[in-house]
Amino acid sequence: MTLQQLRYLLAIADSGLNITAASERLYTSQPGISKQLKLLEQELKVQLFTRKGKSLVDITPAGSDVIARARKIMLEVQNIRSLASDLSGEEEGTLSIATTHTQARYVLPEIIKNFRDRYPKVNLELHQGTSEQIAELVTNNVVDFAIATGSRNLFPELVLLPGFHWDRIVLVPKNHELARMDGQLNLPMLANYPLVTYVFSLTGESSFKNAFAVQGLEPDVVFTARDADIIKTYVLMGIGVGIVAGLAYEQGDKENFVALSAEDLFPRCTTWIGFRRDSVLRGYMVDFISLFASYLTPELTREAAVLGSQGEIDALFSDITVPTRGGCGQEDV
Amino acid sequence: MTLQQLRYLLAIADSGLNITAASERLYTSQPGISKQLKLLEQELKVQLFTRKGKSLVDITPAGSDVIARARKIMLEVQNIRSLASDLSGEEEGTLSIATTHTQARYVLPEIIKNFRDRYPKVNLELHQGTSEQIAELVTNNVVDFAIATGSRNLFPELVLLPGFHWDRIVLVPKNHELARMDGQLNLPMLANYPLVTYVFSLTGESSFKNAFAVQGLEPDVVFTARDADIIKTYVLMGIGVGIVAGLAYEQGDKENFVALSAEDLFPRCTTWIGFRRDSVLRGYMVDFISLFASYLTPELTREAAVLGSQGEIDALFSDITVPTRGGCGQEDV
DNA sequence: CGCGTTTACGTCGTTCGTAACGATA
DNA sequence: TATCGTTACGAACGACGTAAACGCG
Repeated sequence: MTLQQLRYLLAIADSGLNITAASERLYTSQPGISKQLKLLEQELKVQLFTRKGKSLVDITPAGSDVIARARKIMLEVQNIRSLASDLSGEEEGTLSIATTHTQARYVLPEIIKNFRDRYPKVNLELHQGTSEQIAELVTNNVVDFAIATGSRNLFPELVLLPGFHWDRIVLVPKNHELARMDGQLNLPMLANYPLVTYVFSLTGESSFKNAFAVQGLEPDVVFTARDADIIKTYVLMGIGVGIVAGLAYEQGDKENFVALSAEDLFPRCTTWIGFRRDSVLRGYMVDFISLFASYLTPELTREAAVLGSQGEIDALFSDITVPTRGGCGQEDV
Repeated sequence: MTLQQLRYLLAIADSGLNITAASERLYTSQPGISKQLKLLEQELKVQLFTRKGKSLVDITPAGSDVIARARKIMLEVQNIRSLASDLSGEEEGTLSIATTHTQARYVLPEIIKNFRDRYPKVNLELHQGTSEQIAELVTNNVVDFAIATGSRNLFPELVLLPGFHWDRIVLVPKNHELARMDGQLNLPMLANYPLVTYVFSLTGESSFKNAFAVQGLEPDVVFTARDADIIKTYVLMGIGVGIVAGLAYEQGDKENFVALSAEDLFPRCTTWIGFRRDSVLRGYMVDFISLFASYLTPELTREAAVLGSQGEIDALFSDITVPTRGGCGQEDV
């Protein structure tokens, strides 16, 4: 058994049991992989794949077990490489982040700019997707960090650190009647207007609709989109009243919109950053986290990383004030 | 990085940082190990050991981290080998057990006889030691099973399955006055005699002395030994009254001793069998467990093995009757 | 001077890539 | 016939073992 053989094995499994594809992914020859797989099966005296003719058509039970353990092994190999590279003072490597549109568009740009200045040799990868896609990327170990909001239950085996809180805002065109409104906005008023807001994720749905439901209201959602830019576009067209993350309100929006605080109408949201509990955090990774939320010092992050359960981590943060970002755009850049 | 290199690394660490010793342990040449270590350090760009001249004198922090992860890797490699060998129907391998004297002497012989009949090609290793030594053997992964009594807290990361309960007995020579006693034995009576019993382990001490302490008594322990045979010898010499495991009472003892039940005097003990949660159980291993305690069927064992915490395992056994062995020697062979 | 490690070197085995072949749809 | 996997073969690399040199106590 060789690390190579396990690497090849995983590549085959991750390439849809196509050995040629695996060879291309690994920049090596196809017969080499074929042969190593055969050698591995020979040594273990177990068929790892079922064959139809010469093609691999399925993974045997033994195969899936071996593959699962091979993954664990390769993860530890990666960890050894990471920590060694870190301890030898190298400031290069890859930082892979999976995140949602809002974070990628309104939060991360400045953070990433600072990070690149500090670590010019670190290769940055940014994957944008839904919560479910992020969960998949992070469990498959293709990204180092997940940055998302809500739906913590999608990420059971991650260490989740709260980054900051934020509230929703209500966006209307300047000539809208709500723009001239005096006094406090409330949910019954909002329920009278057609609304434009985010696509409900499987888990996030509750917090928005529930806010109306507890007051016996049914919101009239006429349009949903994945990102605030599209919502703004349609709000500007007069389709409806926009409800977006306060983070999404930018300087230039003042010309077209009036933003009304909705922090009393909907529960406050938390953007957190998560990473696999069993992975080594390189120096630049904890630094990234502190750039992401300055109160998350390297010490605090490493302290949380060694804790066993999310419960303990939450307890660690229970007596720490998590900052709030955004709002009606006054303080957010 | 190679599995070989990691294997060599662990051998060095386990040989007191003596490369020559490591080479002998692995039946290979010493320069080979030297070279691979150098290559590994070169690839990781980290010193894994501190050197004094040419000798290795200590493990660097980086080294201990790498070693820890290498152990995890080699463990998974072993697991892959085990399950593959098992699935390919091989009934050979090694079964390594660490246990105490009482189990090794009075319980295991018959079990092992049956096991050897069933699996003649499996190599059996039996390590005898104190609870602390057993704990060390099992955490260092040199044995597959630990079979012991009490002191469960010494084995936090093991899956512990209750095998059977047993009680202590009081052993006196035939001509002793207690042998002619009518009625029930009690602790105040025992406290009047010099006692001979087991060496108190760090954790087991409480259950024996506490039984006296709660009645405000102080036992007069004149002699302690690791095994019942020695206790019997001294009891026969008239040194004192013996208190041993019921398991230790054999047919031949009837000629010399009178055994009095002590099951109402001391708390009942449980002998359990434990194995590392993260290790693969080969077919012959679960069969051994069912030989050890017939009610521990392969299904039950495998069910317990996948549970996350000892609490869940204990819950699994809460509604199962664990058998009792020994007693005053009537039913024990 | 013994013990342990490193260096040097020759041999052997293994891996890898190219090319040709085979099977399957 | 196109796609994918296996076989065959030669070249290159790497691992291993022996022998000798080096450093340290």
